[in-house]
Amino acid sequence: MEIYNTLTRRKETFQPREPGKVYMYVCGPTTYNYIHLGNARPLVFFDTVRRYLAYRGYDVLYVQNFTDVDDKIINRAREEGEDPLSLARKYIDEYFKDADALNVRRADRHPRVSGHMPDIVRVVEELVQKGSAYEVDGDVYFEVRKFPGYGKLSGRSLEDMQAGARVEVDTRKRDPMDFAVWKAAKPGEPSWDSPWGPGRPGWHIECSVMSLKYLGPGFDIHGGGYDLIFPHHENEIAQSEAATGKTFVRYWMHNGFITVKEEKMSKSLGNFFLVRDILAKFSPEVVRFFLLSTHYRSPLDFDDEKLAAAGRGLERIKTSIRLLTEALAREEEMRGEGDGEAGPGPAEVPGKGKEAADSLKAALDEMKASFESAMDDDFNTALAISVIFDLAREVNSFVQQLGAKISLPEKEALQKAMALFNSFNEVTGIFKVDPAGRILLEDTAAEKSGLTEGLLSLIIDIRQEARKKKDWATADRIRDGLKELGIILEDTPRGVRWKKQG
RNA sequence: GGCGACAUAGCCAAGUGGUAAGGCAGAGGACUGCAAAUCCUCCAUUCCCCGGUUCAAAUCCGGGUGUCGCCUCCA
Repeated sequence: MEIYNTLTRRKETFQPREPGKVYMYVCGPTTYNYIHLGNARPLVFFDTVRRYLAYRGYDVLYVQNFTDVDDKIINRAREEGEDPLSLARKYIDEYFKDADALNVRRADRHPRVSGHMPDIVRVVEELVQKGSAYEVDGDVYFEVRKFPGYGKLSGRSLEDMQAGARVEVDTRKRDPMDFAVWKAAKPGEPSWDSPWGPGRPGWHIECSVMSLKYLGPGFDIHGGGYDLIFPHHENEIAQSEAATGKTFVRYWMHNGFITVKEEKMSKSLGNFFLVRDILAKFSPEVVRFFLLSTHYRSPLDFDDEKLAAAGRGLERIKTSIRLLTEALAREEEMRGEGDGEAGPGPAEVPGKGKEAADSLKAALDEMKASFESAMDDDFNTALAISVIFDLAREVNSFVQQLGAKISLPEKEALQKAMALFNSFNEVTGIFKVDPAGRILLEDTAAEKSGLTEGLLSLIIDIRQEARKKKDWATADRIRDGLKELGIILEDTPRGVRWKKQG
């Protein structure tokens, strides 16, 4: 398995610190607002990484933090006249609503800055003791000149950065690039006691402290968006390695941006779209599918039309799963009849369709291998998804040539195909699943029962009677009318199928 | 100014030396009362431009053009 490591700028063979185990940390949001699509990309992508590692048999310990103490939160809280910590807590709750909708599994741990003050103070003290950081008026700064490797992740030198620095220089700092690991509290700000007086952690230090605490030095994967490479992750490395004297992280992974009209989607540009607003227009499956349909390191341009096109593609996959489910259900029914009334069961026509079934099974094995090799190559989800389309085509073809009776080899092939859909889905997480890991399409569960189902089957019966009488006007009127209401009817040789529109 | 990424059909997008995956849209055919769904076929002699290396390049090298990003809070 190969992973592109930002630190070395090339793909490397993945070798975890401990055989069979993966320790990973992904930077979570600063919780002062609902998350936008740009936040959702790393969320969904790294969730997929984690799923794939688990699929590959690794025991994964996954940590994602919440930065709940921060300038932006304090400012926002001030604007709204609310307590900063309770504001942060509120957006953490909202975060989980969006993440759950996108089928993002909970991390093993979701540590918060506010719950780790003693740990943070301890590390800052250590940095000061070791001479890597110094105190000025209650602030503590990390001294970048003391860390020889500074700039190794982002590929820049201190000299380069100073040339173009457009930050106002704080003259109390020994070097303009020195950054705060602890900030003295200003009046009215939330603060915690420390040897340097009341204050709070600087940005960056929380991730070092919490990742080291739960994963230990030299953990395997640290992920986040490209814009975190500098300064956030660069500074994390400096602090962590200065404090521990050990390599901080083995593989650094960074996802590309979501853009809008080719421009980065960001809070400061104001061109962001909240996940919940998008979910009001598109299903979470489509959003997740869309996010995974481009390689994670490439930029991904967002607009409604592109999401809609992704939705049409996903519909193809859903149709295939429906066709498969139907065929399997038909076989089940048939078997029930066979047992009861000595009708022909599948076992009585064992040779039928064997050739097609065998060839499907062989194709399934190949597709499984292709899917895995795509994911092994730096998590190429775009390629992996193309394999899902191949699977859909093979399945559709096979289901279409099935006769009225389904033989044993055919049944096995169908089951094997369904198992493959399920296992691809276990990795991509596009569809929600039942406790047994089977894919749930929206219309296979709740929607197909109760009143709606009853009404529709009544209407469909009436339409079938009209069709029998060749009363096409009535039949078409019903079909067109239902379409207006978002219900699609499909007449098939084995009866009528309905589904909700896209 | 420094550093970096990207440029593949109408659109989205994979492919990093061996002769252009996949999806959306579109065209034709099969099936259908008509549709829908599905299947089959077609849809880039060519991968931003110009040079070079090579038996062979979308893929490597040099130059150019364009777009984007980081260097400041940001996923």
